[in-house]
Amino acid sequence: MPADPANGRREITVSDVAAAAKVSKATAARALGDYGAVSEAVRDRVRAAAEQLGYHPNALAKTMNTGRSNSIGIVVGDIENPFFGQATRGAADVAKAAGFDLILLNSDEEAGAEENAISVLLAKRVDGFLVAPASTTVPASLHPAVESGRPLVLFDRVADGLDVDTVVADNLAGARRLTELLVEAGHRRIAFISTIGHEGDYRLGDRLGSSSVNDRVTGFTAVLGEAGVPNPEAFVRLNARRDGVDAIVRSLVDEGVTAILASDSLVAQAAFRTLRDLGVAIPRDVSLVAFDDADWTSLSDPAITVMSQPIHEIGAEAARLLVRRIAGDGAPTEHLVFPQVLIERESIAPPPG
Amino acid sequence: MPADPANGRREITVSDVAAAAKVSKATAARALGDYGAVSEAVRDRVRAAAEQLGYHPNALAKTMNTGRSNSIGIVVGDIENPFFGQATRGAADVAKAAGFDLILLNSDEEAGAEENAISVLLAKRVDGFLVAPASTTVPASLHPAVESGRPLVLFDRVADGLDVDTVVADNLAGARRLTELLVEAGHRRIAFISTIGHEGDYRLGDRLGSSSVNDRVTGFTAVLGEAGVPNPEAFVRLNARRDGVDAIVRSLVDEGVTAILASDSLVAQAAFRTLRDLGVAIPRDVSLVAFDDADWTSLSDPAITVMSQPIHEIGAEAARLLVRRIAGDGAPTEHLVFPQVLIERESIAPPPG
DNA sequence: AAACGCGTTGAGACCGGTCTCAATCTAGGT
DNA sequence: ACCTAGATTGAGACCGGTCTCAACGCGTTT
Repeated sequence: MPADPANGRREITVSDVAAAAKVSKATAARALGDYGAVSEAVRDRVRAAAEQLGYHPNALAKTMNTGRSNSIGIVVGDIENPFFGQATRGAADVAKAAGFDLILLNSDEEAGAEENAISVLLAKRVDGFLVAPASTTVPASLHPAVESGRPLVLFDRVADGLDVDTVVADNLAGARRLTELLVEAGHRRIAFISTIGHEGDYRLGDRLGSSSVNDRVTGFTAVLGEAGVPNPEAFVRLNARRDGVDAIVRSLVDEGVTAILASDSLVAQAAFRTLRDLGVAIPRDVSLVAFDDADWTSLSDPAITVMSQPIHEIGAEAARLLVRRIAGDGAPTEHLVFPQVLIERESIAPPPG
Repeated sequence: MPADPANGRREITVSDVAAAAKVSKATAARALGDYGAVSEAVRDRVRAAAEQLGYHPNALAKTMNTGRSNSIGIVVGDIENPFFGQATRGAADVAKAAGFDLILLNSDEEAGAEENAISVLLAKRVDGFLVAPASTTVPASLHPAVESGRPLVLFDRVADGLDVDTVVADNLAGARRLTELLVEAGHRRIAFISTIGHEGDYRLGDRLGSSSVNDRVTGFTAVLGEAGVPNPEAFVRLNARRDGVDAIVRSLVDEGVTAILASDSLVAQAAFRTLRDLGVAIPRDVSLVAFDDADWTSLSDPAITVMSQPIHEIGAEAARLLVRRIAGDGAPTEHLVFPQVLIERESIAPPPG
């Protein structure tokens, strides 16, 4: 006896209800599924029987012949990361309102896991995909998704060579503004730190795995260059996950860097701790700015100046777009870019000396 | 043509592969599904055909006759809340390792939404449920889940009158310890703040909607009572969501309260901000302690003394238990209680004056 | 050489719904 | 009273897998 959750009981099916209501299976299904034409009397009788038997429709069987599962798959780097928590919530609310549920998978920013996630979602026949792609430059793991013909919307980062909708923040402008602030305060030796992985030293023009970080680095080096700082690329420190933010910050301090731009709030947090442990005062000795208005940034001493992103809205808008595509909107691919907003606090000061 | 994602292409099925490999559908299914007996030659031939055609198994069809969906439903209050983010991640990792995926639903701590979520999960035929119940005292929304016969594991809170596994932290002991610390520092006028809803003033013995908060309040009032503080229940402030933490803290300060115990890190955060805005110094004027080692609590000035819970582990253990139940473990119901650990920082001082 | 056993294979039922199509019923038109 | 359009209803195919069961091929036993 399949479809049996290990315990004795069998699930009640349309046939059971039909028998109880003394109508055909087809009629019962119509009454229950609210489609086709059924007389009011019969419909009530069937509904009553269903209620009485404790009938719960099997959405899977429905999916089998409608081809729609009413679920969308969402692949995030790590749901524990507040950024993804917020984006997921935004997406979940929109999805729910449109009658969809979320199947959540973590990629740990790793292509293999991402491909795996896509494959699982494909097998579960989700109606669409919401993905924060692990790699902008090598989006091979996403191919099965686009080939499936089911809509895919990327959020937080774009992917090269994929004609799909994207929803991101304006990281280039945000990075420029943040760097300008530092430069205007008089800084010349400013470092950019990100956990993104990269082979060898960063050189101008290198494409990074995350389009967001890529844009941030681009904005950062551009402003530095315009300010006449030679070799701005030398101040870009990647691979912070592998090398450790702590170690990077320590060497930065040794090298006499006077300001740090953290690519995300987690990096900023680690940097903040290290500077504090080192007895380096923010902003007197070193200025610190970051992306994302994480809660701690307004509570710490000093409070951190940040570039805030409408994270919740990015997730929600991505879901809105996806839902529209699922509904059959064949409009040209969209690339939404949300503005970031600067929140000035107390972590910037002129360089010491 | 059903099962078609709106675009032209039809999905490749076992039958297609069978035809291409010139074997029966049954044999192809065996080769692909890795069950039954198939000669090596045929298996390779079928696999090659599948590969060539781009066959992707339909997990739903499989679920239909095995009765197992390999997905588990998780219902949290709000995935945006770091607590649930962490617990969900813990659960996701365990689930993934066991071959399950997560269907995520937010309940917003509201019974109606919770019931709805359960119903969706029931329809999707999840193999089991992971729920942080919105209400301890009125767990009616969970009944359909237990009646379905599919295993249900509660985490973070228990539910009255439900014989199901639960995984929670030792909130009673944690609250006692935190309160003792305050009492030992000399405080007598200590307030407890929680967002939990409650009709009218709190009276000793009242059951609160969340078992966690209930235990915390119980521990809190008990220690206060043992310290000889009259009417400890008068210091319990609930409904902070409705009334606003800010307003509550202001009136508390007016009333001359010298210490605050925040039931969670979100409340603590709001209280911290209000005290700062009021110019009330922590801990000189008012001491502040809270549950959960949220990241900001170690970064703020002063850093907050907290009672830390193994959140990640709570989620993971709940998932482990659930997976075991799904596998058919019929052992008696388990009620796991994780110890909380105190992290002493700088937010406690003797009361002023 | 007949009988037996085991590994393979194919045919077709089944899971629980949806949907097509034909049969039946009803009411309105003349 | 007779015909017909429209509303209801039932029978059965179908979605894409799994699984039972019978049939088949072939080496080994006696």
